[in-house]
Amino acid sequence: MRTSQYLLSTVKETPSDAEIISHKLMLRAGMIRRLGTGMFSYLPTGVRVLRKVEEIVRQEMNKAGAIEVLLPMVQPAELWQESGRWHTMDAELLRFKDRHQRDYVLGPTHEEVITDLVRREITSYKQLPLNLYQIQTKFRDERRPRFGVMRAREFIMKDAYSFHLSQASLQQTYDAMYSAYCNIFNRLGLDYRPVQADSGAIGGSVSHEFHVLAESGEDAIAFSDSSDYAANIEMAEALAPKGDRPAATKALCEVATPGAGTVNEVATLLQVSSTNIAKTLFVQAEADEQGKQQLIALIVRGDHELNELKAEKLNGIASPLQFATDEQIRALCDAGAGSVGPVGLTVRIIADRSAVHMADFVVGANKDGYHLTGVNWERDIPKFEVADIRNIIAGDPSPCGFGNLIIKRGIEVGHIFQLGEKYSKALKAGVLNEEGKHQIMTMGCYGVGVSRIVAAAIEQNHDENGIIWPDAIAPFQVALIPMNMHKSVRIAEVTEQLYQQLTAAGIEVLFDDRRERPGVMFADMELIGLPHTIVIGERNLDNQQVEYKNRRTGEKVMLDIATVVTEIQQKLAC
RNA sequence: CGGUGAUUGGCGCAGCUUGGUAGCGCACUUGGUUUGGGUCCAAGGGGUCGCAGGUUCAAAUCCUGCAUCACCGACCA
Repeated sequence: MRTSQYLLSTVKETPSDAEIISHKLMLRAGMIRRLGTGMFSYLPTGVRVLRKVEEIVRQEMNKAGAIEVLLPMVQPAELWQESGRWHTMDAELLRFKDRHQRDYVLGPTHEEVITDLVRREITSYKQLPLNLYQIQTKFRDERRPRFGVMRAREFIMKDAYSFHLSQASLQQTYDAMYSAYCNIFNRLGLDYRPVQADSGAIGGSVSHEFHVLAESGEDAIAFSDSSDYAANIEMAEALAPKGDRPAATKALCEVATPGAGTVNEVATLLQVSSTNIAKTLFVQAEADEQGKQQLIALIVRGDHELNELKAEKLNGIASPLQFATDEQIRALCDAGAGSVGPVGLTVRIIADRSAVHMADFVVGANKDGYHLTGVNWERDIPKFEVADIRNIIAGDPSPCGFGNLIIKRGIEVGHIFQLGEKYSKALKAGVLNEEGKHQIMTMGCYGVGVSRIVAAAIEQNHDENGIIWPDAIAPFQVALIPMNMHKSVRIAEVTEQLYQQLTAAGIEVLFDDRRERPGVMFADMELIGLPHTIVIGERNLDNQQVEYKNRRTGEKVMLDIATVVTEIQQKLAC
């Protein structure tokens, strides 16, 4: 490609609405332009990268035995009503009507459509297992789109769905997808980790996420410092502290704590550590037969945070988790949220494992402006349950039993689930088994955020001059930069000849044939991040040489013109 | 969804407080100059100041409403 015939679209100034580095660089490098909130047009350079990522994903999926299909993005409401998600997915689902006033959704994911397709096409166990995938645009009406294509409303995703007769067969495909994903992220040249995950709104049981490690990541991941344990913080179990709870030594005592509501304020005022204060949070219980909702008190240590996912999975707690309103809290405790505690409460109390290990601790007194000190379990709070309801913190012992946890940030670029029968049951997708009996299929699903990978790759590969693409996904592999081509016939001839030779060898070359000064060309090629640059200058031509420069290492070497093609081929191969 | 802020040539911004015929840098066009790291000079083109209404002799500027966009928040009592 010649720059004179290409749409380069680089800009010097960063548009003001970009927050993170990948968004800024994608705008500056002329990869994307914003159309509306969370919606982007891809310019030629952006498309080239996108297609490369897609192609790697496609190859690895095919290699793992998945088969490509293409499903509609616009989907009839009936399917979503059938699965139940017309109601449960709620705000993220973009709905609209056609000219006949029929309801439709813009596909945020395709479990419904694929299950519908498979229930019509597959009738016998002999056709299983089956793993179908597509690479396609999704639309999710995100609560808060941000970070450019990282969390866009419209985005490109590879989604695969597998169908099985047995758990063993599902596990086999799940394992195959797990290693296919590892292959994909290895080939992309990314620093990533598979981690245990919660299956969230999609449903199902076993699940792993694949995270690209980056400071700007929206997820926190817990790693063991001495094993390969890794889990999303949502998921990581907080173990009970070792040993017995210390004995009570102090009497219950009410103290005035005017103006102190938060844990930190109370800790400062009473000169105690936040680890010796218990926080009380109220959430809604599941409605009883009469449809009435009570509150449940959750107790965590002052320095810990409630883990909503863990809490909402407990029996009796409304899911999704809903916090009590200020009015409800006042009605129950006769105090504001900053002064509430478990002593004397009549509602169900669920305490975190670490919280029940405290003795002589501090809680709100259920009286505005007062706290209780010297509080002890059983003596002062006779009835309570124990559960793991907090987020782990750095330094906690690893649930695997080896070492302690460290926390890193990650960008979720892949997620695999064992769905079970959630969708196949709802849509009655079954086959005849070996005994000739109807049997519901069990399913897995496997997603890769294709457009998010592009942003994640930039987060991990850039410097002050711009993007540094891994070879596998660079929009072009080689930049050809001639010095004063428009003045020197010799330069023009050599560059033209190199361009022809490299292109003929199947190498993707961006030949900068603009009438620009060298600085402009260097800056543009570095900004868009081409991994290999060849500079053709008058002074080296006398020795039949050109200069090679590596974008990542900055390494510069002279190459004989005759060997340029083979040298570049060697660099691309390794 | 709640809070905060923004909206002025393609992009980044000033002008608004104190109303009086819209400006700067980048980009673009033309001519010249320069040519191994975003040259320099000159001359140009391009804006109903987000939309609608109001106040006024007069509105980018003041008032009201709406729209769009961004950031923060949506357990941490």
